[in-house]
Amino acid sequence: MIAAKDDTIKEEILEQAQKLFQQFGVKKTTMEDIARAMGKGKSTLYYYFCSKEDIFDAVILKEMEEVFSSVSHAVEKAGSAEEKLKAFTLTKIRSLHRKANLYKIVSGEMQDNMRCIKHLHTEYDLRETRLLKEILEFGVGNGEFTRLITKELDILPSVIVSSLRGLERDVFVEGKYTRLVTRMESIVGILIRGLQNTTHLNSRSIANTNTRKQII
Amino acid sequence: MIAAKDDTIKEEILEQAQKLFQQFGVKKTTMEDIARAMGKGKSTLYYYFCSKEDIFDAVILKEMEEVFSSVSHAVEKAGSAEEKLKAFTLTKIRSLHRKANLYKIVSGEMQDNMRCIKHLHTEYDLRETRLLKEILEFGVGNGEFTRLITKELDILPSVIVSSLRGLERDVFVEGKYTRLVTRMESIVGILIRGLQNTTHLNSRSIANTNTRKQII
DNA sequence: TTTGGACCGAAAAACGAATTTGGTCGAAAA
DNA sequence: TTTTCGACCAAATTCGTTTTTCGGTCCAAA
Repeated sequence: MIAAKDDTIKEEILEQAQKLFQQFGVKKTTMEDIARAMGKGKSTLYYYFCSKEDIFDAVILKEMEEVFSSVSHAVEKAGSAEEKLKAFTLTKIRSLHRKANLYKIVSGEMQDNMRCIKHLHTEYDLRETRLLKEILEFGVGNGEFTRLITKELDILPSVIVSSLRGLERDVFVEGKYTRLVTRMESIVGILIRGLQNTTHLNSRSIANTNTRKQII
Repeated sequence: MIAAKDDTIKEEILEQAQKLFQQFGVKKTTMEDIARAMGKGKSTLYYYFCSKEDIFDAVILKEMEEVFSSVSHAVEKAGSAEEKLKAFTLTKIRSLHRKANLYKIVSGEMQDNMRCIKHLHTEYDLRETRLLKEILEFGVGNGEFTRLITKELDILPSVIVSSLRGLERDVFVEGKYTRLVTRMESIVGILIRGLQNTTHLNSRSIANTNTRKQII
């Protein structure tokens, strides 16, 4: 019960801090701003949190919690694994997009840092996308890949490029390069299975497994 | 012939600039540094390039060219579309990794910017990875997804999370949120096809297409 | 056609003073 | 005991000013 009241005030603090962070950015909001926003003294904040970074972390954690719980909820609601997977990705994107709108000052500052190489980056992405498209076209013409992707051939290459960039990021922010090769092989394996021509796939997989009776 | 000599010197300039950028970072290397490095006067640089940003762009472009050409070369050498796709991803990762080592001062500075939320980020990734693993396990137990991924169930979820982050990034750096939903659906569609239980897949795809004769 | 030295203006570094801000402490209020 | 607050401190930040640096230009010389 005692802890309950504590938590109420803690949440109040986080709420106010969140609002201020969104409005003015993290750096520009002072502890006094937060304290003033809830009509309390500054040092009161330190009764509930031990540092500003603590508050910041808690706010971010709360935001993440909201994203995750909405994703989690959407996944639970979905019936099939396929729908779960779709729910997972789409819900997260939507949720993130909403957050990005709230923190548009912050995301604006983030863009400023990247601005210098953006034009080169997008140009490179274009080349890469073209190459990837050629590979996919080659695969389709080859009979290796399914013709089902033909209509997606304008969108799929750039999507794959974006996805791979997520993996490439791991090379830089973490030292997990050694694992990355196997990680890469793992996802590319699934990707290829997804692209493969079903008939082509079957002729192999039927030979390796005994599921023929289910097929016919 | 005249242009040839021009290009030689231009390349020499880029080479020296590249070295200095790697060693000291872009901001810390001055035009005089570059000029001194090749025993010429500063204004000579402006005979060949019209600004420092021009040189910077050219160096980056050169680096990208190296990455792309090695990727492109590896793709060409590969025979099948599958091998091409694998060559594409792995070669790029290796190439980027090498570059990251050269520019470790630069990549070090980049990490400093992200450091503040890294610990929260990795924690969130963990939760997301777990949820994704549950989905995959559900799909396997369900019969929706192939049992082939059972042994990759420790690595695949985190890989998918990393990949999706690449797509999420597009929400922030570019305004292409509206497209993103269809983009997302596109890649998830392929992914699901790749995960699907072949027998399950066949019973549907055979019904929709008339490729039965090829199967048998 | 190239190169280098002198030069310019804007941007950035240097720097010390003034102010702000994160954080602490003990007393007082509840 | 639990919670709040004002006073206080040290470190960081800001500010205003001066100085230096650096990107870029110009012109003469090679």
